[in-house]
Order: sequence, then structure tokens, then C-alpha cells
Amino acid sequence: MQRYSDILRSYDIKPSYTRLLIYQYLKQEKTHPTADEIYQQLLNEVPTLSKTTVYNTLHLFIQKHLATMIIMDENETRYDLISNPHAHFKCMSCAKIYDIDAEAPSLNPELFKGYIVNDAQLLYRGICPKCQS
Amino acid sequence: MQRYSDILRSYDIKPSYTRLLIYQYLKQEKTHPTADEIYQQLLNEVPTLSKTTVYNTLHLFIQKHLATMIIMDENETRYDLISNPHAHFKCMSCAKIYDIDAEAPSLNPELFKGYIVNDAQLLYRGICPKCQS
DNA sequence: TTACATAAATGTAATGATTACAATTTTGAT
DNA sequence: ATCAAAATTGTAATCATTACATTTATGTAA
Repeated sequence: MQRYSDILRSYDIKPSYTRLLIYQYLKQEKTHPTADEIYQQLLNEVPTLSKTTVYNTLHLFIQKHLATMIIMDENETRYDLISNPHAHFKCMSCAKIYDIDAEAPSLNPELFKGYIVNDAQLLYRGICPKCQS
Repeated sequence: MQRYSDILRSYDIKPSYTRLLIYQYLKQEKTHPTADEIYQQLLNEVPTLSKTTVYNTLHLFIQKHLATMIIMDENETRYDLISNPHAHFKCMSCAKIYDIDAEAPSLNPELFKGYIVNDAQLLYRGICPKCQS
């Protein structure tokens, strides 16, 4: 847990108990949870937790470039810690989001002449192996 | 307009007046409008237009593979006619979405072993040239 | 033309994720 | 122990989208 505190501090985020929990949850969960899923889970450990706090914390993480939003479908905003660049694959059958080890291409600079690019996302949709049986 | 009717029919969509208007608007507008923007615009021509009809029509277009959703930010679902594959760039200052003439890469098939890929989107965020002055 | 079945369009109310905001609690420095 | 700033909480509001029941338009057969 000491380690997580240091990570948060290195992103200029004061490591409160709630923030550590949310960070930890994002770190260990590979499912790219929604705000509500995070809230429901942590409610077990912190019965006084407020959903507003979850949103506040996620927005803080994003503002400090520790996390990012993945928006693949309407009313399904998901959150992901920023790590190695990777693509996302959403299964349209089971709704799970899988990480794919690939990176959005740095396009021909000619195409982006004059643009400042801050963020790139590569999204795929289809059917995952598990749902094909 | 005859031409547009034929296009709709070729996608197995009966070309009603409203559907033609919405198709025409998507065709001529390069801004990837939201459902509400479409509704507000067409209200001038069809004062009895219902927002539900706009949603119904857009969903029909998507189901028939004539249009696609672009979901770049929360509560900002936008619609685009399916045409040549291209990437989207969203300016975080003026919120406009620009088309970029690039295509999501067909990744190493090894990475997608077992997955069925139906759709790919390539999204960029940043600041557009106009907003840099 | 009329009757009638089907498809299209409409209007209202409900849903549900997110945010605004004011109040309360916690934290940390003095 | 005091007190200001930061963090958290709870409630109510917002707003895009959808559900659903009703109305209107369309097209075909008699």
C-alpha cells in the first residue's frame, strides 16, 4: 500500500484512503469498470462511500493523467489506468472489454499538419472467443 | 432526391419523407451531428417532427449499415454515414469533429486469434488549427 | 373509391448516468 | 487545541435516450 501512495503522490494526488482504494481497484481489475461498478464494489469496504466521491476521484485521476476514459457505447463510460498504449476490443455479446496489445498508429504527419494531438484511441468491436461456442 | 431514394432502397430502407431528409442532412453536413442537432435543424422544415422519429430513423440506418455511431465523449453520440474508412479527430477546444484520412490498422492477426472483428474506430483528441490562435 | 392491414411518425412519461451544489467531516499545520 | 483547506457526502437537478401507447400515413385488394 505504501507503494500505491507513492505512485499517487508522484502524480500530484494526495493519497487519501478512498483514492488508494479506487486506484487499487483499477489496478487489479482488468475489466475496465464503470463508475457504478467501482462504487458497488467498494461499498463493501466503505459503507459510507458516496457515488459523487467515486466520480470526483476518477475525474481527478484523469486530470492528473493517471487514468483515462474509455467510451465505447452510450452510457457506458469505463475507466482505465494509463499504461502501455493498447487497443480495446469490446465483445458485443458479453459486453466485456479486452485489452489488445497494439497501439494507434502515428499517422502520416502530413495529415495532422497544424493539429495538436493529445490522445489516441483504437477501438474494435466484435465477438470474443468465449462467446463463439 | 430520386437518387437518395434509390440509395435508401438499396439498403432495404423504405424512403419516407423524413428518412430522406435525415439522410440528406447527414450527407451534406460534415460535422457529424448529434441527434438533437439533426432534430433542431429539420424542425424548420417539418414542424411536426418528433425527436423519437429522429432516433428511430438513426437506429434504422445503423441497423441497415448505412450509418454508424461515433461516441467520443459522454452524452455526445454523433452519427456518420458509412463511407471510406477514416479516423476522427475531436478538438477539445471547439468540440468540432474532423475527418482524418486514415484507417484503423489491420493488426497482427496473431493478436486477434479467435476474435471476430466487425468494426474498428480510430479516435484522436487534441486542438485543431483554428483554435491555436 | 373504400376498407383495411401494416408501417411510420408522434407525444408523453420514464430511465439512468452524470453533475451541481451546499453541508459535513477529515486532515494537517501552527 | 485551533482553524483553514481539502476531501467526502447526500440530495436534487440535468439531459440524452428509450419505452410505450396513440395517431397518422401508406399501399393493396375488393
